[in-house]
Amino acid sequence: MKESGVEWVQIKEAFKAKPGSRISLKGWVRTRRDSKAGLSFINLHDGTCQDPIQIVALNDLPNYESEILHLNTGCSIEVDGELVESQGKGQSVELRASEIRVVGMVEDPDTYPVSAKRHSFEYLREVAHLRPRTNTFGAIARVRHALSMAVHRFFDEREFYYVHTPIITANDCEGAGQMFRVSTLDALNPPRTEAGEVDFEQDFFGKEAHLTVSGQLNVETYCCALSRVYTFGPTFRAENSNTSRHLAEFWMIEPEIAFADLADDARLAEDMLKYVFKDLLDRRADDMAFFDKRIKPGLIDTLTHIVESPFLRLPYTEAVDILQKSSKKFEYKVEWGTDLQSEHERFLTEEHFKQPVILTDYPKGIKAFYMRLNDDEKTVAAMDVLVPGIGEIIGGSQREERLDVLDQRIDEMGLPKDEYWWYRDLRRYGTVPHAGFGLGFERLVQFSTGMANIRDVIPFPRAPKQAEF
RNA sequence: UCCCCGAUAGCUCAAUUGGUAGAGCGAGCGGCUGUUAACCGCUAGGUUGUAGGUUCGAGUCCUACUCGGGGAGCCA
Repeated sequence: MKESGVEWVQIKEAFKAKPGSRISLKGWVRTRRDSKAGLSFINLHDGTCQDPIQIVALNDLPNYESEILHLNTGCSIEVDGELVESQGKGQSVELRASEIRVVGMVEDPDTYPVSAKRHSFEYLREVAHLRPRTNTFGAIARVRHALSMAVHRFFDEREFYYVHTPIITANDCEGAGQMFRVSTLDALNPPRTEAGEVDFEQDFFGKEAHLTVSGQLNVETYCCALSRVYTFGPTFRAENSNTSRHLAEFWMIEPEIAFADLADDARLAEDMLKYVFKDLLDRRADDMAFFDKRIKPGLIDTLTHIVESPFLRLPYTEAVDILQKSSKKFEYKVEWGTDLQSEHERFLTEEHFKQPVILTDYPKGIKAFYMRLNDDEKTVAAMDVLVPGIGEIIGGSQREERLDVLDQRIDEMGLPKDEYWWYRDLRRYGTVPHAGFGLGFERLVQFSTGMANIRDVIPFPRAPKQAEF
C-alpha cells in the first residue's frame, strides 16, 4: 500500500529492511521519551513482532510541540521516514521520522487502562479488549495463531481431513460433563406436557439440544469412511470449574484414525506434540524468547528437550506400583481401580520422571463406555498424556469396535442404547479398529508459553460468572 | 461446588493492640539527558468491593453477599 509516496510496511519487515530505505509505519505508541537535545523517542508496535521499533522524532517536525510531545501509550500514529542504523544501544535500526500523522489520541492518559507500567494478569483480564496491546498478550495471540496453523499443517501433511463436526447436538449421551442447553422455548413460561414436564417436542429441534462437549462421536463416523480425520473446534462444558486449567468454552483438537490401535494413537499424539513445539520454536523464536525470559525461565529448554527425546509410556498398573512404593506422602491413598489424583500425576511428571508421560490401560470402571476393552477384561485401551505443570493435556483411547462388547459396556453403565443407534451402526456395517484423542488447545498454549492461568491464553475467557466482552 | 487467602489512588502495594489514609509506578507541569524499567523537583488524584452490625470512634472487629487468587473435585 502507498501512503504519501512511501511504502507502508509491517514493523517486523522494517527490522529486516536495508538502512537507507524510505518506509512508512503504522501502529500504536508504547512509550515516548523526550530529550532536551531536541528530539523524542517513540516505541511503536503494530502486533507483527515482539519488539517495538524506535521512532526518532526531531523537534523540527511541524507538529512536534503541538502533538508529538503529547503522545502517550496507546496513541495511534502513522510515520514516514528513513530507516537508519541506531546511534543508541538496544536496537539495531530505528526510523528517523520525516512526518508523523496522529490518527487517534488517548482521551484521558491518566485513566488509560494499560499504561506503560507493569500490570497483573488478573487486572488485565478485566480489560480484555485492551490487553492484546501489551507485549505478553500480543505474544500469546501470535503463539495461538502459530500453534493453530501448525496443528492444521501437521494433519494436512499426513493426509488427514479436517471435518467440521456440529456445535449443536441433540445427543444427550456424550457423557463428558454438564452441557449448556440450546433452546428457543420461552424460559419463563415453557410449554408443558400433560405430566407437567417441559415439552421439548415443541422446541426448535423437536427434542432437547445442547452445545457440544466433544466432536468425537461424530468424527468417528467420518473416520470410518475417510480413514484419517480430525476436528478442531469450540467445545463447551457447563461444569462449575474454578481452576487455572478449565474453561467453559475452549477449543479442542480431536484426531481419529482407522485401522489403528492404542499404540498408533500414542505415537500420533507424541508426533503431533513434537511437531507443533518444534514449529513454534522455529517460527516464533522472538515470542518464545520473551516467554522464556519474562514468564517462565527454562521454558525453551523444556520444550526443546520434549522435541528431542522419546515420550515415556507407562501402563496405569505400573504407575500405581511406582506411587505406592514411593516414599512421598500423598493426601489421597493410591489404590488400583481408582482414578489418579492431581497430586499423583504431578508427582510422576514433575518429580519422578520430570518429563511428559503417556499413561495407558486404565481400569474400565473409571473410563468411558466407548473405550476398547483389553484382553484382561479389567482395563481399557485408554491413554492420558500428562505434562509437568498442567497435568492432563491429552486424553484418548482405542475405540471399542466389537458390537457385542460395546453393547455390554453400554448396558453395564446403564446408558440408553437406543440413543446410540448410529454410533452402533458403525460397528454393524464394516467395523474397523480405530482410535483417537482429544487435545485441549488452550492447555497446549498454556504449556507452550508457561502462562499460569488458562484464562490468559484465550482472547475472551468464558468461565463461571465470567462472560464479559 | 468445597477448603484457605485477599479486595485501600488509574495500577502495584503500605497503614502498630480499633484513634480521621501513605509510598512507588502511571498521569500533568517544569528541569536534565541519543533516550530506551531513564533520572530530579512540583502538582493533582481515595465515601478503603457492596449491604448490614458492634463501638464514643472501624481500612482494621463480626455477619452476609459480590468479585479475584491458591488448592481440591470434574476434565481437555
